[in-house]
Amino acid sequence: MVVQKIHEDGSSLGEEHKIVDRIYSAVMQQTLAPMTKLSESTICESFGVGRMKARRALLLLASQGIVELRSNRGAFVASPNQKDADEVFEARIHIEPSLTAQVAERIDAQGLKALTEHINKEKTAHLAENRQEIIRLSGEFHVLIATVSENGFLTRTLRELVTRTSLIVAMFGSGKPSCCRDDEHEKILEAIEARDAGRASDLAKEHLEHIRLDLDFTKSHKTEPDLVSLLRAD
Amino acid sequence: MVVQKIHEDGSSLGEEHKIVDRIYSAVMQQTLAPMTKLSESTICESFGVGRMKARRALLLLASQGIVELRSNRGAFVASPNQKDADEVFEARIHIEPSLTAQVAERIDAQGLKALTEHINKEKTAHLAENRQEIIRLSGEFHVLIATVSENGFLTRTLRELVTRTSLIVAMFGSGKPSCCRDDEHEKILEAIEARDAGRASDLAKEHLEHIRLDLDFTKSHKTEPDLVSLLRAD
DNA sequence: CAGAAAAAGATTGTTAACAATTTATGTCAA
DNA sequence: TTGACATAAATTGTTAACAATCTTTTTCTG
Repeated sequence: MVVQKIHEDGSSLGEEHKIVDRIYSAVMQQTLAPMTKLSESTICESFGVGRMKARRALLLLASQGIVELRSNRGAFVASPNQKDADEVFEARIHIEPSLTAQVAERIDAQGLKALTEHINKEKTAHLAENRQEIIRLSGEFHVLIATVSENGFLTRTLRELVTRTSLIVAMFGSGKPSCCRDDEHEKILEAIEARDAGRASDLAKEHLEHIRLDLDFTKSHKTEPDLVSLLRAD
Repeated sequence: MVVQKIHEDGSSLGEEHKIVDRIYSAVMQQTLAPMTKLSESTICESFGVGRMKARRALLLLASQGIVELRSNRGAFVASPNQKDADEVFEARIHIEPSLTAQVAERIDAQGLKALTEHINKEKTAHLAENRQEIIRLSGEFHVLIATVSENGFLTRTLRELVTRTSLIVAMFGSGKPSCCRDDEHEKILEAIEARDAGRASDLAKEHLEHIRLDLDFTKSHKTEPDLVSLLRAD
């Protein structure tokens, strides 16, 4: 009897997406700093894949602005400048308040449960003072809003924006943990629970502006390239 | 004497982007229909590149939802379904009215000139009854709004949304040319010229809703659905 | 003739070797 | 010691060959 490997969906790109997601997560929880070099051999060894798949993963990451490819030099974690930061926050302020309002209007019990559980996780992480987890969950809250809206395109867009925001905070964050005040997330959830679209929208916008105000573009860039061993597969 | 090829910027991906842009344009002016197969050899011959670059271009197109990759079967121009269409229009209605309002507030003389010239091109194409040009320019107007806002991220996002919209219209368009009424574009431009952000936003939203209403999801897909491949057990 | 099975052909996926370029190392002179 | 220069090593870019899978054609059987 021959056991045949089945692709549940006809689409290719199985392992590449795992690599991309892993690097996404690492950037989101700031274990991968801007400008860190991601050599092909590193990816190959870390994930146990051939060079081809490593290159495809890096190309995908580059197409999403998470990684920068330089000719004959390799791939580096992106290091956004102030203009990049302005664009990202401008885009988020165009999208997220409106999206949050829509979620407040249309969310169902299942979506509310998902958001509530997420907020609880954030609280737990805060109590445990688990910084990486706090940062990761804080970003993922915004992606979860899009997920709950059941719009695949916006979910993907927001994942990209949030990841880039993580890089921006790594570059220009003022250090104060105020950017992670989860009570703002909680208040947004309360507005959604109350089906108050206007308030949810306003709170979302204010929240983004608070994050934006915590940035400091005056001082020179933080550049401390870290090791990539954290990426190593389970 | 040796002439050395210089890369003006350090980023790789020179020719791949040309291929991607060409296919983008072809989809936008509906020269490339949904479900059309894009074999590697076709790309190689059409653009005079090696298989590697063809594959990279197809991967980039797939990461943007313009092309669908199927394992061992190749790349096909995407064929959005109704859910995809809903997501795209939902996203556009979240983004474009807000973006158009911002443009109305902040546009400068140079931006106004660009928009005005574009509208003139649209009028010329209409008088010449050049259908492909009409369709292409009609879509590009929306991208131009983002370009004028000088937000690279949103420009890229809108280019993707507009291209997908073109595929959606190819699949579900009711055939009537009302979707191409450029007078709506002209009215949006007038609102922008008048610095009337509220009206510009409303007109942009109405315009998108008009396009949306011209779709007909009841009849079967225009492009003959390949039932054989749909029934194939995976 | 219809349908299924088998063979041939074409296309995609992967690997490995090679070429081109960059980066690191070593040598030598001032 | 420092700096320039040459060499060696390492990394990326490309090509070609091979393997695996799918598609088409042919052949065979009922």
